[in-house]
Amino acid sequence: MRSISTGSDRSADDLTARARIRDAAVRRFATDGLAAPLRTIAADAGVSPGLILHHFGSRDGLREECDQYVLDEMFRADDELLRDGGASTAAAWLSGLGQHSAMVGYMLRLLQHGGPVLTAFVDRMVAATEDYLEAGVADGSIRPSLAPKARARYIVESSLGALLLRMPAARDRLDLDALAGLLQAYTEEVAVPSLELYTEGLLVDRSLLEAFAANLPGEPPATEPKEEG
Amino acid sequence: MRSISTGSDRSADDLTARARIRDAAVRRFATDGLAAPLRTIAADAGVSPGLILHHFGSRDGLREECDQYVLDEMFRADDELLRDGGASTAAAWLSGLGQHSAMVGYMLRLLQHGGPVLTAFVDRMVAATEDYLEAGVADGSIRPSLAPKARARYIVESSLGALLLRMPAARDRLDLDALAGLLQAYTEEVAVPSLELYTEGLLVDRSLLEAFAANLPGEPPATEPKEEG
DNA sequence: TAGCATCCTGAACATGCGTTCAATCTCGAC
DNA sequence: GTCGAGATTGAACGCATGTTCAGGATGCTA
Repeated sequence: MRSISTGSDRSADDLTARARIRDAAVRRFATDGLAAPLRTIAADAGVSPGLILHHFGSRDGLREECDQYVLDEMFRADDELLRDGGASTAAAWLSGLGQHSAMVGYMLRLLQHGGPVLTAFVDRMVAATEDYLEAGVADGSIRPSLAPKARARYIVESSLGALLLRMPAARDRLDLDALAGLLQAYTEEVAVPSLELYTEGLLVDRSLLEAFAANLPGEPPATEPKEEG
Repeated sequence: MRSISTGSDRSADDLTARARIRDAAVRRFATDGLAAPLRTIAADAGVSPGLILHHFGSRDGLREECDQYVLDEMFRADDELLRDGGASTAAAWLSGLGQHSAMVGYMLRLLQHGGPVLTAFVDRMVAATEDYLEAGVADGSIRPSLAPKARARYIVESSLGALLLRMPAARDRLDLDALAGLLQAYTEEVAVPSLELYTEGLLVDRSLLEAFAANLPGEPPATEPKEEG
């Protein structure tokens, strides 16, 4: 029984202490960073520090539970991402989760902290974007690429990285109530330059691209984009 | 007497203890992260922990000195960046500083740590890139933009952010000896997809861009942003 | 040589952390 | 009602950290 999708029926007493600790941890890790003390989380959840260890074994155990929980929720929203397209809408997708600001903030913390969990998340987004781009190429809405996999990865890492770099002042403390507005403002600011870049490009001359493309090893791209002259 | 540009005559005894501490701190902060203990730095520099406080007042004092020192060196290399162009060569520029791997690593740590120092650095790179793009537009090598400032910022933040996101496993410990190779490999991997994107774009149809561009406030581009209703 | 400012040491202190643990509470099973 | 297992507490421990401090070493000036 893990229906979290509603998110409104959590009166903080209906939840088990274990779930209350998990929720408080996600929120506190998001606001104060992944190094937030267990005592603070315990106070937020209204329990003693010892209870956290009783339920999760250790600090790392709590962190792993939070990682798993947040990533599960994020992957659930991943399907919607696929419909929108992974390119410049990565931030928009995050922004759409206004009611899950704590988990979005936690995800941002994960983004700047790095580690295997983040790598898995990025890889999954890359794979989804690659599928999306491949479908776009098939129906003619997206230009074919010499290196579809590398392109998908570059687009995802650019989008996520640019977003991450926009949270510099938010390092010490991240205001979750203001997060949705910040992301909204960011997507609006970035919409035109990113779409411009994705539509018109930047360089007039093709020589630089062709010079580098000549060095490519002769690997056939993806499924069957058999492009010849 | 602050000639550091050579960087080869540092036999660790020619330097004052203060400079030795600063160098050890930059290196240790780069490898172990900005939370590295003072005792470790003291051991690296071959001094006692108390001496660090004697010279720098506090841990924050040492951090500020390292920030200033590294940024000064980075800005000195900024001129060369201007000749190469700020677009996709941000990583290449970092990679070129192979002999300054400690400062590059420190810069990466700053990138993931955020804060006012990083904001100033990014702003400066944005301004330099904007100038570069403007010159390119003038001589016809770069396509004009509806929002030159926003485009410059987006390009810089995308490039730096994508680079930052590629150091996930290097979070716990950053191998400075392998850093130059990693950056080199990264630029090679990213060259084709980024040049492809910058040359050909991604989207076939212009309608999405035009829809968003229509919402732009009627401000004339660049030189004379005298926006009125 | 004497004096003195500066460099430098290393032990000690205060703090905050994750964690342990013995004791207490809660509550359903019998 | 009794019992017992799990939930929960809060004090205490051990450790690592930044910082302080009293004193020793060093080297320049007179």
